[in-house]
Amino acid sequence: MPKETFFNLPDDKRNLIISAAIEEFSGASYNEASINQICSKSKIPKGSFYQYFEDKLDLYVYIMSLAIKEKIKFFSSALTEFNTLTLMEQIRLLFLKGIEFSREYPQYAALGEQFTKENDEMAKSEVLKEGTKQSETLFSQMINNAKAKGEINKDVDTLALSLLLQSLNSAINNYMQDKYGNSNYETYQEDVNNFVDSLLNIIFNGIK
Amino acid sequence: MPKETFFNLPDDKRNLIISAAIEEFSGASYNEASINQICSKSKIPKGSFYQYFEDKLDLYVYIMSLAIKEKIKFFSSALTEFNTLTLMEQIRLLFLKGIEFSREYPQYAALGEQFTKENDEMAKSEVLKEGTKQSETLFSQMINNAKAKGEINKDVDTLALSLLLQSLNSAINNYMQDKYGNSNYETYQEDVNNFVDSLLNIIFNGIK
DNA sequence: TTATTATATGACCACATGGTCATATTGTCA
DNA sequence: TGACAATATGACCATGTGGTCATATAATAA
Repeated sequence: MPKETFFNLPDDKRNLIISAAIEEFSGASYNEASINQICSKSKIPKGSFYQYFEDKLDLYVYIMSLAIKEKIKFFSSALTEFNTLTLMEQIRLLFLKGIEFSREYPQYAALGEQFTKENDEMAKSEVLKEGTKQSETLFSQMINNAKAKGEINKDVDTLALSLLLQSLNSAINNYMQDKYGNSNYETYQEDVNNFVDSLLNIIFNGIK
Repeated sequence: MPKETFFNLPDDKRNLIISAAIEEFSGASYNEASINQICSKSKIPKGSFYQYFEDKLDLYVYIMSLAIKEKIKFFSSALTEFNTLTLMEQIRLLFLKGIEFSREYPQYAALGEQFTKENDEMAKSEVLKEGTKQSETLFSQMINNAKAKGEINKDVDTLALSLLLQSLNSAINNYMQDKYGNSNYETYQEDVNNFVDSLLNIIFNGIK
Protein backbone atom coordinates (compact mmCIF):
# COMPACT_ATOMS: atom_id res chain seq x y z
CA MET A 1 0.00 0.00 0.00
CA PRO A 2 1.14 3.56 -0.69
CA LYS A 3 2.37 5.50 2.34
CA GLU A 4 0.19 7.88 4.32
CA THR A 5 2.00 10.82 2.77
CA PHE A 6 0.51 9.89 -0.56
CA PHE A 7 -3.03 9.93 0.73
CA ASN A 8 -2.41 13.28 2.47
CA LEU A 9 -1.63 14.82 -0.91
CA PRO A 10 -4.07 17.35 -2.41
CA ASP A 11 -6.52 15.55 -4.70
CA ASP A 12 -5.22 17.18 -7.86
CA LYS A 13 -1.66 16.11 -7.30
CA ARG A 14 -2.61 12.61 -6.21
CA ASN A 15 -4.86 12.10 -9.22
CA LEU A 16 -2.19 13.38 -11.57
CA ILE A 17 0.21 10.75 -10.27
CA ILE A 18 -2.43 8.05 -10.54
CA SER A 19 -3.32 8.87 -14.11
CA ALA A 20 0.34 9.08 -15.12
CA ALA A 21 0.86 5.63 -13.62
CA ILE A 22 -2.22 4.22 -15.35
CA GLU A 23 -0.94 5.57 -18.64
CA GLU A 24 2.48 4.02 -18.14
CA PHE A 25 1.32 0.61 -16.91
CA SER A 26 -1.35 0.24 -19.59
CA GLY A 27 1.19 0.59 -22.38
CA ALA A 28 4.08 -1.43 -21.02
CA SER A 29 4.72 -4.51 -18.94
CA TYR A 30 5.76 -4.25 -15.32
CA ASN A 31 9.45 -4.39 -16.13
CA GLU A 32 9.21 -2.17 -19.18
CA ALA A 33 7.26 0.51 -17.35
CA SER A 34 9.51 3.26 -16.01
CA ILE A 35 9.29 5.12 -12.74
CA ASN A 36 11.31 7.95 -14.27
CA GLN A 37 8.62 8.31 -16.94
CA ILE A 38 5.85 8.33 -14.36
CA CYS A 39 7.72 10.98 -12.38
CA SER A 40 8.25 13.28 -15.33
CA LYS A 41 4.69 12.77 -16.60
CA SER A 42 3.24 13.73 -13.25
CA LYS A 43 5.95 16.34 -12.64
CA ILE A 44 7.12 15.03 -9.31
CA PRO A 45 10.80 14.57 -8.39
CA LYS A 46 12.15 11.09 -8.01
CA GLY A 47 12.65 11.61 -4.31
CA SER A 48 9.00 12.43 -3.80
CA PHE A 49 7.98 9.22 -5.49
CA TYR A 50 9.72 7.21 -2.80
CA GLN A 51 8.10 9.41 -0.18
CA TYR A 52 4.74 8.20 -1.48
CA PHE A 53 5.41 4.58 -2.40
CA GLU A 54 7.50 1.76 -0.97
CA ASP A 55 8.79 0.81 -4.39
CA LYS A 56 7.71 0.16 -7.96
CA LEU A 57 5.73 -2.94 -7.03
CA ASP A 58 3.80 -0.99 -4.41
CA LEU A 59 2.55 1.43 -7.05
CA TYR A 60 1.84 -1.35 -9.55
CA VAL A 61 -0.31 -3.34 -7.15
CA TYR A 62 -2.12 -0.19 -6.06
CA ILE A 63 -2.95 0.85 -9.64
CA MET A 64 -4.10 -2.64 -10.62
CA SER A 65 -6.28 -2.90 -7.53
CA LEU A 66 -7.96 0.37 -8.53
CA ALA A 67 -8.89 -1.19 -11.87
CA ILE A 68 -10.13 -4.37 -10.22
CA LYS A 69 -12.20 -2.41 -7.72
CA GLU A 70 -13.80 -0.37 -10.49
CA LYS A 71 -14.62 -3.45 -12.53
CA ILE A 72 -16.22 -5.23 -9.60
CA LYS A 73 -18.24 -2.13 -8.80
CA PHE A 74 -19.34 -1.91 -12.42
CA PHE A 75 -20.48 -5.52 -12.58
CA SER A 76 -22.05 -5.75 -9.15
CA SER A 77 -25.06 -3.70 -10.18
CA ALA A 78 -25.87 -6.23 -12.89
CA LEU A 79 -25.23 -9.20 -10.63
CA THR A 80 -28.19 -8.49 -8.37
CA GLU A 81 -30.75 -9.26 -11.07
CA PHE A 82 -28.88 -12.40 -12.04
CA ASN A 83 -31.11 -14.93 -10.33
CA THR A 84 -34.17 -13.91 -12.31
CA LEU A 85 -32.44 -14.60 -15.64
CA THR A 86 -31.99 -17.68 -17.78
CA LEU A 87 -28.44 -18.83 -18.54
CA MET A 88 -28.54 -17.33 -22.00
CA GLU A 89 -29.69 -14.00 -20.62
CA GLN A 90 -27.00 -14.19 -17.94
CA ILE A 91 -24.25 -14.80 -20.45
CA ARG A 92 -25.65 -12.13 -22.72
CA LEU A 93 -25.64 -9.65 -19.89
CA LEU A 94 -22.11 -10.57 -18.92
CA PHE A 95 -20.79 -10.16 -22.44
CA LEU A 96 -22.54 -6.85 -22.98
CA LYS A 97 -21.44 -5.53 -19.61
CA GLY A 98 -17.87 -6.48 -20.45
CA ILE A 99 -17.99 -4.56 -23.70
CA GLU A 100 -19.60 -1.62 -21.96
CA PHE A 101 -16.89 -1.59 -19.33
CA SER A 102 -14.16 -1.45 -21.97
CA ARG A 103 -16.01 1.44 -23.58
CA GLU A 104 -16.57 3.38 -20.43
CA TYR A 105 -13.22 2.76 -18.75
CA PRO A 106 -10.80 2.17 -21.61
CA GLN A 107 -7.77 2.90 -19.41
CA TYR A 108 -8.82 0.32 -16.85
CA ALA A 109 -9.63 -2.17 -19.58
CA ALA A 110 -6.18 -1.57 -21.07
CA LEU A 111 -4.62 -2.20 -17.66
CA GLY A 112 -6.45 -5.51 -17.45
CA GLU A 113 -5.37 -6.42 -20.94
CA GLN A 114 -1.77 -5.62 -20.08
CA PHE A 115 -2.02 -7.70 -16.92
CA THR A 116 -3.05 -10.82 -18.82
CA LYS A 117 0.21 -10.44 -20.76
CA GLU A 118 2.38 -9.94 -17.69
CA ASN A 119 5.53 -12.07 -17.52
CA ASP A 120 6.87 -11.04 -14.13
CA GLU A 121 5.80 -13.69 -11.65
CA MET A 122 6.30 -11.54 -8.59
CA ALA A 123 4.19 -8.70 -9.99
CA LYS A 124 1.51 -11.14 -11.09
CA SER A 125 1.21 -12.96 -7.80
CA GLU A 126 1.16 -9.77 -5.75
CA VAL A 127 -1.78 -8.46 -7.78
CA LEU A 128 -3.65 -11.75 -7.61
CA LYS A 129 -3.31 -11.68 -3.83
CA GLU A 130 -5.38 -8.50 -3.84
CA GLY A 131 -8.06 -9.35 -6.35
CA THR A 132 -8.93 -13.01 -6.45
CA LYS A 133 -10.10 -13.99 -9.86
CA GLN A 134 -13.74 -14.79 -9.62
CA SER A 135 -14.69 -14.81 -13.27
CA GLU A 136 -13.60 -18.40 -13.76
CA THR A 137 -15.70 -19.74 -10.93
CA LEU A 138 -18.53 -17.39 -11.84
CA PHE A 139 -19.06 -19.07 -15.18
CA SER A 140 -18.86 -22.54 -13.65
CA GLN A 141 -21.47 -21.64 -11.03
CA MET A 142 -23.79 -20.25 -13.67
CA ILE A 143 -23.52 -23.39 -15.75
CA ASN A 144 -24.12 -25.82 -12.92
CA ASN A 145 -27.02 -23.72 -11.78
CA ALA A 146 -28.59 -23.86 -15.24
CA LYS A 147 -28.06 -27.60 -15.40
CA ALA A 148 -29.89 -28.06 -12.12
CA LYS A 149 -32.80 -26.02 -13.41
CA GLY A 150 -32.86 -28.17 -16.55
CA GLU A 151 -32.09 -25.16 -18.70
CA ILE A 152 -29.28 -26.84 -20.53
CA ASN A 153 -28.30 -30.38 -21.32
CA LYS A 154 -26.62 -32.19 -18.44
CA ASP A 155 -24.21 -33.91 -20.81
CA VAL A 156 -22.54 -30.60 -21.63
CA ASP A 157 -19.05 -30.51 -20.14
CA THR A 158 -19.04 -27.73 -17.54
CA LEU A 159 -15.31 -27.13 -17.70
CA ALA A 160 -15.31 -27.05 -21.49
CA LEU A 161 -18.19 -24.62 -21.67
CA SER A 162 -16.70 -22.43 -18.96
CA LEU A 163 -13.41 -22.24 -20.81
CA LEU A 164 -15.25 -21.48 -24.00
CA LEU A 165 -17.22 -18.64 -22.45
CA GLN A 166 -14.18 -17.16 -20.77
CA SER A 167 -12.02 -17.11 -23.85
CA LEU A 168 -14.91 -15.85 -25.89
CA ASN A 169 -15.53 -13.03 -23.47
CA SER A 170 -12.02 -11.66 -23.75
CA ALA A 171 -11.94 -12.24 -27.50
CA ILE A 172 -15.12 -10.22 -27.90
CA ASN A 173 -13.73 -7.35 -25.91
CA ASN A 174 -10.56 -7.20 -27.95
CA TYR A 175 -12.45 -7.47 -31.19
CA MET A 176 -14.94 -4.78 -30.30
CA GLN A 177 -12.22 -2.49 -29.05
CA ASP A 178 -10.32 -2.89 -32.30
CA LYS A 179 -13.33 -2.40 -34.52
CA TYR A 180 -15.33 0.25 -32.73
CA GLY A 181 -12.64 1.81 -30.60
CA ASN A 182 -13.29 5.36 -31.74
CA SER A 183 -16.47 5.19 -33.79
CA ASN A 184 -19.73 6.88 -32.93
CA TYR A 185 -22.20 5.33 -30.58
CA GLU A 186 -25.28 4.95 -32.81
CA THR A 187 -24.38 2.18 -35.22
CA TYR A 188 -22.14 0.73 -32.56
CA GLN A 189 -24.81 -0.22 -30.07
CA GLU A 190 -26.81 -2.12 -32.67
CA ASP A 191 -23.82 -3.95 -34.12
CA VAL A 192 -22.66 -5.05 -30.71
CA ASN A 193 -26.02 -6.54 -29.89
CA ASN A 194 -26.22 -8.35 -33.19
CA PHE A 195 -22.75 -9.76 -32.86
CA VAL A 196 -23.24 -11.02 -29.33
CA ASP A 197 -26.52 -12.59 -30.35
CA SER A 198 -24.81 -14.35 -33.25
CA LEU A 199 -22.33 -15.90 -30.85
CA LEU A 200 -24.98 -16.91 -28.36
CA ASN A 201 -27.01 -18.42 -31.15
CA ILE A 202 -24.08 -20.62 -32.08
CA ILE A 203 -23.46 -21.75 -28.54
CA PHE A 204 -27.07 -22.44 -27.66
CA ASN A 205 -28.35 -23.91 -30.91
CA GLY A 206 -25.22 -25.35 -32.47
CA ILE A 207 -24.23 -24.74 -36.05
CA LYS A 208 -25.76 -27.76 -37.74
CA MET B 1 18.80 -11.66 -41.72
CA PRO B 2 21.89 -12.83 -39.79
CA LYS B 3 25.23 -12.16 -41.46
CA GLU B 4 27.06 -14.76 -43.51
CA THR B 5 29.56 -15.22 -40.70
CA PHE B 6 26.77 -16.69 -38.59
CA PHE B 7 25.88 -19.32 -41.18
CA ASN B 8 29.56 -20.18 -41.63
CA LEU B 9 29.73 -21.16 -37.96
CA PRO B 10 30.14 -24.82 -37.00
CA ASP B 11 26.72 -26.38 -36.44
CA ASP B 12 27.25 -26.91 -32.72
CA LYS B 13 28.10 -23.32 -32.02
CA ARG B 14 25.33 -21.96 -34.22
CA ASN B 15 22.72 -24.21 -32.63
CA LEU B 16 23.89 -23.25 -29.17
CA ILE B 17 23.30 -19.61 -29.98
CA ILE B 18 19.91 -20.37 -31.48
CA SER B 19 18.72 -22.34 -28.49
CA ALA B 20 19.99 -19.72 -26.07
CA ALA B 21 18.04 -17.09 -28.01
CA ILE B 22 14.90 -19.24 -28.08
CA GLU B 23 15.16 -19.69 -24.34
CA GLU B 24 15.53 -15.95 -23.77
CA PHE B 25 12.81 -14.79 -26.15
CA SER B 26 10.29 -17.37 -24.97
CA GLY B 27 10.46 -16.13 -21.40
CA ALA B 28 10.59 -12.39 -21.92
CA SER B 29 9.22 -9.74 -24.23
CA TYR B 30 11.39 -8.21 -26.94
CA ASN B 31 12.47 -5.33 -24.74
CA GLU B 32 12.90 -7.40 -21.61
CA ALA B 33 15.01 -10.01 -23.38
CA SER B 34 18.72 -9.36 -22.95
CA ILE B 35 21.50 -9.78 -25.47
CA ASN B 36 23.98 -10.01 -22.61
CA GLN B 37 22.05 -13.00 -21.28
CA ILE B 38 21.99 -14.67 -24.68
CA CYS B 39 25.73 -14.11 -25.00
CA SER B 40 26.59 -15.59 -21.64
CA LYS B 41 24.16 -18.49 -22.08
CA SER B 42 25.73 -19.42 -25.41
CA LYS B 43 29.23 -18.47 -24.20
CA ILE B 44 30.04 -16.06 -26.97
CA PRO B 45 31.58 -12.63 -26.38
CA LYS B 46 29.48 -9.57 -27.01
CA GLY B 47 31.65 -8.57 -29.94
CA SER B 48 31.02 -11.87 -31.67
CA PHE B 49 27.28 -11.38 -31.39
CA TYR B 50 27.50 -8.27 -33.53
CA GLN B 51 29.71 -10.16 -35.95
CA TYR B 52 26.80 -12.55 -36.48
CA PHE B 53 23.75 -10.26 -36.27
CA GLU B 54 22.96 -6.73 -37.36
CA ASP B 55 21.29 -5.97 -34.06
CA LYS B 56 18.82 -7.31 -31.52
CA LEU B 57 15.88 -7.04 -33.93
CA ASP B 58 17.74 -9.05 -36.54
CA LEU B 59 18.08 -11.98 -34.14
CA TYR B 60 14.50 -11.64 -32.89
CA VAL B 61 13.00 -11.78 -36.37
CA TYR B 62 15.24 -14.69 -37.29
CA ILE B 63 14.24 -16.73 -34.23
CA MET B 64 10.54 -16.03 -34.69
CA SER B 65 10.71 -16.96 -38.35
CA LEU B 66 12.23 -20.31 -37.36
CA ALA B 67 9.19 -20.98 -35.16
CA ILE B 68 6.79 -19.93 -37.89
CA LYS B 69 8.54 -22.10 -40.45
CA GLU B 70 8.38 -25.11 -38.16
CA LYS B 71 4.70 -24.62 -37.43
CA ILE B 72 3.79 -24.31 -41.09
CA LYS B 73 5.79 -27.44 -41.87
CA PHE B 74 4.04 -29.26 -39.03
CA PHE B 75 0.56 -28.32 -40.21
CA SER B 76 1.11 -28.68 -43.93
CA SER B 77 1.11 -32.47 -43.75
CA ALA B 78 -2.39 -32.43 -42.26
CA LEU B 79 -3.66 -29.82 -44.66
CA THR B 80 -3.39 -32.08 -47.70
CA GLU B 81 -6.16 -34.40 -46.51
CA PHE B 82 -8.35 -31.45 -45.62
CA ASN B 83 -10.69 -31.56 -48.61
CA THR B 84 -11.89 -35.05 -47.82
CA LEU B 85 -13.06 -34.06 -44.34
CA THR B 86 -16.27 -32.58 -42.95
CA LEU B 87 -16.05 -29.25 -41.13
CA MET B 88 -16.24 -30.93 -37.76
CA GLU B 89 -13.43 -33.26 -38.69
CA GLN B 90 -11.41 -30.37 -40.02
CA ILE B 91 -11.78 -28.37 -36.84
CA ARG B 92 -11.07 -31.42 -34.76
CA LEU B 93 -7.90 -32.06 -36.71
CA LEU B 94 -6.82 -28.46 -36.39
CA PHE B 95 -7.36 -28.41 -32.63
CA LEU B 96 -5.58 -31.69 -32.08
CA LYS B 97 -2.70 -30.71 -34.34
CA GLY B 98 -2.34 -27.50 -32.39
CA ILE B 99 -2.11 -29.34 -29.11
CA GLU B 100 0.31 -31.82 -30.63
CA PHE B 101 2.52 -29.01 -31.85
CA SER B 102 2.69 -27.47 -28.39
CA ARG B 103 3.64 -30.84 -27.01
CA GLU B 104 6.25 -31.64 -29.59
CA TYR B 105 7.81 -28.19 -29.89
CA PRO B 106 7.14 -26.55 -26.53
CA GLN B 107 9.87 -23.94 -27.08
CA TYR B 108 8.41 -22.86 -30.38
CA ALA B 109 4.92 -22.81 -28.91
CA ALA B 110 6.21 -20.66 -26.06
CA LEU B 111 7.75 -18.29 -28.59
CA GLY B 112 4.41 -17.97 -30.34
CA GLU B 113 2.66 -17.41 -27.04
CA GLN B 114 5.15 -14.70 -26.15
CA PHE B 115 4.69 -13.08 -29.52
CA THR B 116 0.95 -12.69 -29.03
CA LYS B 117 1.80 -10.68 -25.91
CA GLU B 118 4.38 -8.48 -27.60
CA ASN B 119 4.03 -4.73 -26.99
CA ASP B 120 6.83 -3.42 -29.16
CA GLU B 121 5.28 -2.30 -32.43
CA MET B 122 8.50 -2.37 -34.41
CA ALA B 123 9.33 -5.91 -33.35
CA LYS B 124 5.79 -7.04 -34.06
CA SER B 125 5.54 -5.55 -37.52
CA GLU B 126 8.96 -6.86 -38.57
CA VAL B 127 7.95 -10.40 -37.66
CA LEU B 128 4.57 -10.12 -39.36
CA LYS B 129 6.34 -9.04 -42.55
CA GLU B 130 7.99 -12.45 -42.59
CA GLY B 131 5.14 -14.72 -41.63
CA THR B 132 1.73 -13.54 -42.73
CA LYS B 133 -0.99 -14.76 -40.41
CA GLN B 134 -3.08 -17.25 -42.26
CA SER B 135 -4.99 -18.84 -39.42
CA GLU B 136 -7.69 -16.19 -39.37
CA THR B 137 -8.54 -16.55 -43.05
CA LEU B 138 -8.16 -20.32 -42.83
CA PHE B 139 -11.08 -20.64 -40.45
CA SER B 140 -13.23 -18.31 -42.54
CA GLN B 141 -12.53 -20.31 -45.68
CA MET B 142 -13.39 -23.56 -43.96
CA ILE B 143 -16.68 -22.18 -42.70
CA ASN B 144 -17.81 -20.73 -46.01
CA ASN B 145 -16.83 -23.95 -47.70
CA ALA B 146 -18.96 -25.96 -45.29
CA LYS B 147 -21.88 -23.62 -45.79
CA ALA B 148 -21.72 -24.12 -49.56
CA LYS B 149 -21.74 -27.87 -49.05
CA GLY B 150 -24.77 -27.50 -46.80
CA GLU B 151 -22.85 -28.97 -43.90
CA ILE B 152 -23.80 -26.20 -41.54
CA ASN B 153 -26.62 -23.73 -41.25
CA LYS B 154 -26.25 -20.74 -43.56
CA ASP B 155 -27.61 -18.41 -40.90
CA VAL B 156 -24.52 -18.96 -38.74
CA ASP B 157 -22.42 -15.80 -38.66
CA THR B 158 -19.11 -16.64 -40.33
CA LEU B 159 -17.14 -13.94 -38.56
CA ALA B 160 -18.57 -14.84 -35.18
CA LEU B 161 -17.82 -18.52 -35.60
CA SER B 162 -14.36 -17.81 -36.91
CA LEU B 163 -13.57 -15.64 -33.90
CA LEU B 164 -14.97 -18.30 -31.63
CA LEU B 165 -12.84 -21.04 -33.14
CA GLN B 166 -9.70 -18.93 -33.08
CA SER B 167 -9.99 -17.88 -29.47
CA LEU B 168 -10.95 -21.39 -28.51
CA ASN B 169 -7.94 -22.82 -30.26
CA SER B 170 -5.47 -20.72 -28.32
CA ALA B 171 -7.39 -21.22 -25.09
CA ILE B 172 -7.21 -24.97 -25.51
CA ASN B 173 -3.49 -24.87 -26.08
CA ASN B 174 -2.87 -22.81 -22.98
CA TYR B 175 -5.15 -24.96 -20.91
CA MET B 176 -3.61 -28.20 -22.06
CA GLN B 177 -0.10 -26.87 -21.58
CA ASP B 178 -0.96 -25.83 -18.02
CA LYS B 179 -2.67 -29.08 -17.12
CA TYR B 180 -0.62 -31.70 -18.90
CA GLY B 181 2.63 -29.82 -19.35
CA ASN B 182 4.80 -32.47 -17.74
CA SER B 183 2.53 -35.44 -17.21
CA ASN B 184 2.88 -38.81 -18.85
CA TYR B 185 1.55 -39.51 -22.26
CA GLU B 186 -0.90 -42.35 -21.59
CA THR B 187 -3.82 -40.73 -19.81
CA TYR B 188 -3.01 -37.51 -21.62
CA GLN B 189 -3.89 -38.65 -25.11
CA GLU B 190 -7.30 -39.90 -24.04
CA ASP B 191 -8.15 -36.81 -22.00
CA VAL B 192 -7.20 -34.50 -24.83
CA ASN B 193 -9.49 -36.31 -27.23
CA ASN B 194 -12.38 -36.27 -24.79
CA PHE B 195 -11.95 -32.60 -24.04
CA VAL B 196 -11.78 -31.54 -27.66
CA ASP B 197 -14.85 -33.66 -28.43
CA SER B 198 -16.74 -31.99 -25.59
CA LEU B 199 -16.02 -28.61 -27.09
CA LEU B 200 -16.95 -29.68 -30.60
CA ASN B 201 -20.13 -31.19 -29.28
CA ILE B 202 -21.10 -27.83 -27.82
CA ILE B 203 -20.36 -25.95 -30.98
CA PHE B 204 -22.08 -28.33 -33.32
CA ASN B 205 -25.10 -29.36 -31.30
CA GLY B 206 -25.60 -26.40 -28.99
CA ILE B 207 -26.10 -26.73 -25.28
CA LYS B 208 -29.86 -26.78 -25.10
C1' DT C 1 10.47 32.56 19.26
C1' DT C 2 12.15 27.93 19.25
C1' DA C 3 12.03 22.98 18.83
C1' DT C 4 10.06 19.19 16.45
C1' DT C 5 8.03 16.84 12.95
C1' DA C 6 6.38 16.05 8.19
C1' DT C 7 7.57 16.85 3.28
C1' DA C 8 10.08 18.10 -0.77
C1' DT C 9 14.01 17.64 -3.67
C1' DG C 10 17.68 16.38 -6.94
C1' DA C 11 22.38 14.81 -6.95
C1' DC C 12 24.06 10.44 -6.64
C1' DC C 13 24.76 5.16 -6.59
C1' DA C 14 25.48 0.57 -8.55
C1' DC C 15 24.03 -1.90 -12.17
C1' DA C 16 22.26 -3.37 -16.72
C1' DT C 17 21.27 -2.20 -21.33
C1' DG C 18 22.26 -2.15 -26.73
C1' DG C 19 25.94 -1.19 -29.41
C1' DT C 20 31.05 0.11 -31.01
C1' DC C 21 35.79 -0.45 -32.08
C1' DA C 22 40.71 -1.09 -31.88
C1' DT C 23 43.32 -4.91 -31.51
C1' DA C 24 44.49 -9.81 -31.51
C1' DT C 25 44.01 -14.27 -33.63
C1' DT C 26 43.27 -17.43 -37.23
C1' DG C 27 42.77 -19.15 -42.05
C1' DT C 28 44.00 -18.95 -46.82
C1' DC C 29 46.27 -18.23 -50.70
C1' DA C 30 51.11 -17.39 -53.33
C1' DT D 1 57.68 -17.46 -45.71
C1' DG D 2 54.80 -13.25 -46.18
C1' DA D 3 50.50 -10.76 -47.26
C1' DC D 4 45.71 -10.19 -46.96
C1' DA D 5 41.34 -11.11 -45.55
C1' DA D 6 38.02 -13.25 -42.26
C1' DT D 7 36.96 -13.72 -37.29
C1' DA D 8 37.29 -13.36 -32.51
C1' DT D 9 37.37 -10.56 -28.43
C1' DG D 10 36.53 -7.68 -24.38
C1' DA D 11 37.21 -3.03 -22.77
C1' DC D 12 34.53 0.80 -23.41
C1' DC D 13 30.53 4.20 -24.33
C1' DA D 14 26.24 6.68 -23.60
C1' DT D 15 21.99 5.99 -21.72
C1' DG D 16 18.46 4.30 -18.73
C1' DT D 17 17.11 1.75 -14.59
C1' DG D 18 15.27 1.28 -9.52
C1' DG D 19 16.48 3.10 -5.41
C1' DT D 20 18.99 6.15 -1.59
C1' DC D 21 20.08 10.02 1.18
C1' DA D 22 21.66 14.38 2.93
C1' DT D 23 19.79 18.60 2.92
C1' DA D 24 16.26 22.24 2.36
C1' DT D 25 11.71 23.76 3.23
C1' DA D 26 7.21 24.02 5.25
C1' DA D 27 3.91 23.10 9.01
C1' DT D 28 2.85 22.55 13.64
C1' DA D 29 3.12 22.93 18.50
C1' DA D 30 5.15 25.01 22.91
